[in-house]
Amino acid sequence: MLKYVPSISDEPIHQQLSELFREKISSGDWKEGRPLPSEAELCAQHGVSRGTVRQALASLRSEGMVTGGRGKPPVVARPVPSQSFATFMSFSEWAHSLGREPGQRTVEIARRPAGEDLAGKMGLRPGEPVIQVLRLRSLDGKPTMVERSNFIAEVGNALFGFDTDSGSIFGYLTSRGVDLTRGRHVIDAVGADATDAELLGVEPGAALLREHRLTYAADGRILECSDDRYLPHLANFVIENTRASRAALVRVPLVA
Amino acid sequence: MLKYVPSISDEPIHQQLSELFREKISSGDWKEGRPLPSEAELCAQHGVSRGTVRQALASLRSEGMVTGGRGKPPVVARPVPSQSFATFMSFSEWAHSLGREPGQRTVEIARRPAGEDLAGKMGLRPGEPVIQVLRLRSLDGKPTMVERSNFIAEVGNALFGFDTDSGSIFGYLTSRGVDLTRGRHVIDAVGADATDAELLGVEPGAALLREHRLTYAADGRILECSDDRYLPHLANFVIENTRASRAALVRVPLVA
DNA sequence: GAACGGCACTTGTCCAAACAAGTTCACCAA
DNA sequence: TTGGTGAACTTGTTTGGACAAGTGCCGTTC
Repeated sequence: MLKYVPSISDEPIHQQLSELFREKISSGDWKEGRPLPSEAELCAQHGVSRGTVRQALASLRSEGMVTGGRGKPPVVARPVPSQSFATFMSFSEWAHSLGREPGQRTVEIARRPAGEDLAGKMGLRPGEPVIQVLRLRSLDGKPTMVERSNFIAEVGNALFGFDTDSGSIFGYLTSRGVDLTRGRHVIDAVGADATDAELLGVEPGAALLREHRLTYAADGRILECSDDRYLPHLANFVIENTRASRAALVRVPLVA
Repeated sequence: MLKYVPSISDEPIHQQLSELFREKISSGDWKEGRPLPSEAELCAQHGVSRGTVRQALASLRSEGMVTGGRGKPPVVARPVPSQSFATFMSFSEWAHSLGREPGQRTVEIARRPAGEDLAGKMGLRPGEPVIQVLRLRSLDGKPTMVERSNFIAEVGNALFGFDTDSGSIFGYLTSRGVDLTRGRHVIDAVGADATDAELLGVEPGAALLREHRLTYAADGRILECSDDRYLPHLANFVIENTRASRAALVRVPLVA
């Protein structure tokens, strides 16, 4: 009965519905393996046509949260691992979505000319200035990840007016109207260097899980390039894969 | 003009269309960044209604191959990284899809009672037998990955009649009618143990990229549990992420 | 030349209807 | 009791129509 008022939100109905359904599943209101209400019932409950309900369900289906076939009622597949853009891009958002407390200690923030390597990755000319931020991130006070971010000057300059110890850079930039729209994440493993080792409290050379990220604006420009190194016993990445749906994740080889 | 005959296939039209569109993109007929024909044109070309065309496009959209907005014509996004089930589940399939030559050397194949740890992961009673296979996998002759697979007895027994040095276990099992339908992959980092170090030719403790996999049958039973360790400079994992589409990949915390 | 307004076109959203194809279940007959 | 038949219901597919909202372009006006 909640959110049955003609919806203050101006989002399209099918989107509101799919969010509602997602909640019902993750809250356990609709249990895994159990069939969910028939399309006709959902139509009646929300006062919309069948097309709209199907549009909402299609969204869940494409994520694998719901399966079903002709004649058979749709059933909740599994509480699917899937994360929104913000949750996946921002350590703080991620922590909050888990009910954990994110923490950060800024080790360094600096403006430097980009080295050849970095410039190549970010599509800059060598020597163009970038803003580098080095932070130690924690979950519930426990050191978890070393974050090395490089921002292009236009974006990074705004950071000097921001207390990087206070929270999410992603959130701050978004609130300032920076339009981060796409991320490309490369996941591999790396041995801890001296800095990593000291910050995370491990031996130099210890295996760390690295997420190398490029963040793009809507127009395709690269805004950020980061190198996050996780303690592998504190966080890792999970993906599910079925014969029916292609996985967005890809395993790539590195040398020709 | 190909496949314009009323379609011998009994697949639904929207599915045929989305396959056709996928081909047009991967063949370069529709080029990256270029707008594709308007919905009205596509309707006329294929003699179907707009709803059907939109249904076909929605499929590409959900994979990120196509973007677009109100008023704007839909444009071909980047050739999206996405892999079929077989390519992601099988090292051999993966290598072939890249035009590389997969190799394997079987170090050990054995039947053992499952330890408490493994039994828990696979949903077996401790002591139930599992078939363990330890192989060194290579790309174009270069050692790349150490593969430790554990199969439940029912599936694994078939392997004693298979030359595990000859190629893909996944392919062999599929051809025997074993219905692998779902995989759950956990990605983290781990230091090389003595075996890894010797096989891959690195120092013990060197950082390796680990893919821990559970493979499920259609009925939900766990058929296989594997631990694959890659040289991080030879292979890694990539995922893309946009504000519009949720990522199937998830970053998970490990301790409460 | 630059700014503005309006028109044609395109996609997004929503509805209504009809049929096909599969599932479930009650009922009846052997 | 068992087996089969069929009706009722469910989801999948496809069509058609209508309106809203955004883009791009052309021509007018300043």
